[in-house]
Amino acid sequence: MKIGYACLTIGVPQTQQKSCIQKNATEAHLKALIAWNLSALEHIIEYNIQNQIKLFRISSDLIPFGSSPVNQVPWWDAFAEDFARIGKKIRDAGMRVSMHPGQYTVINSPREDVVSRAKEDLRYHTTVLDCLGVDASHKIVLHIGGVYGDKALAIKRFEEQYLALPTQIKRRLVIENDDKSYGIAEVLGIGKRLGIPVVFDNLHHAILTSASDRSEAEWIQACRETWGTADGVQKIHYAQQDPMKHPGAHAKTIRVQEFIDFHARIARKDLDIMLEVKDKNLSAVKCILSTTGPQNITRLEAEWARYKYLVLERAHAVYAKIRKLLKNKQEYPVISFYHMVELALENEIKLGGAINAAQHVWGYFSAFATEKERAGYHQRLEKLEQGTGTVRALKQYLWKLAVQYEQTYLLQSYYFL
DNA sequence: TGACGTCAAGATCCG
DNA sequence: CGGATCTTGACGTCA
Repeated sequence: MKIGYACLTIGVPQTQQKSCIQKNATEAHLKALIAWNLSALEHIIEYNIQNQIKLFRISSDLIPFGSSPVNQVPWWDAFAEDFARIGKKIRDAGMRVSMHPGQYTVINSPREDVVSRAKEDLRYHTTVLDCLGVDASHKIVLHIGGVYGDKALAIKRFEEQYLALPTQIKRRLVIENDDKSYGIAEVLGIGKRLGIPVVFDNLHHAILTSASDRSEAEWIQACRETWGTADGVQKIHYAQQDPMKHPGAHAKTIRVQEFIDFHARIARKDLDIMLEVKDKNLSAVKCILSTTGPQNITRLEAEWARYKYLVLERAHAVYAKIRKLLKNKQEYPVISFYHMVELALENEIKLGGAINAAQHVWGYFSAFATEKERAGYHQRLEKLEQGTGTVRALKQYLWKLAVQYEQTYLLQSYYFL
């Protein structure tokens, strides 16, 4: 089972994607952006390898205006070496990558211009994966599209447009249920008729439940039959609801116990799970460590190193509890650990906690900081205490020092995010 | 015509 | 002038 995340990372240096608006999309600028984004992708892939993350969705923004006539750069040719090098790293690591054109790529529209742009977009996504030299198990995920007042007709248009696509595209295409129009029963029907693998999305399904009493596990089992040998193992999307937001909004982080329960309900373990969640790679690491059986506790200690000041500033009691939890080096209390971190992060930052955490972080510099830096730190700390400064300003100052003095322990801390 | 979702670019404000 | 914060862009569908 591979567990992964979508498009971008949190807290990993040199992985930021860049873009531009249409009026600034000159050839030179586009080339520079593409070079930058490929380099960012390579850093993401390397991060994934280091963290044993073997599933990743590549951002559609990799090539700005990749499917638009605005971009005339022959990027597949000009950057062939970069693609090949990155692709080799992906293959050598046994990583599975995918892409997801999103809600604005619609091949069943009655509007011809919309459809032709959608086809261009699919072609673009296909070219990216082809350039990487990855096989047909590296997929492009698509929704069915709109309804236009006549669902049967809209489905018929989807099927016709799909069949007319080049084989090169079809071999990578998979379809997913959405939360507005096409439930899993309908998508599965289309997938079976046309031989398209179906991705089950649990949160979309929870919002748009079909007229059926089948359980999640049963739907997943049913979707499984649509995945052939060349398609690789079945893939699903997993998301949790943000309790504070409208239905369908992705949670900030994957709540570990809820995920474990879901994981236990799935009959088969030979499937891949793409997480859709705000904290991206953080939840991917969490879910991987939580489901791969006992490991050396150093993995948890490394996680704790990243989370600890974040926990400290929000909940000192939880901080103390986690320290105690990780004392016994023979055990691997992964679920308790993440559960406690989640509890802590539900709290607001209070003044005392913010000051306490900042003082801990300052401890990395206090021995050798210059007088000026000392004054800078104390000034921001006092302003925070008096209510005229912000936690953000104080943290930012500490971050600057961490970068300047190359404090790697701090540089990888989630405290600064 | 605006909401929807997503992210960074671009624009503007502030000290 | 730099950094913080607000607005726009790019896409298609639907009310």
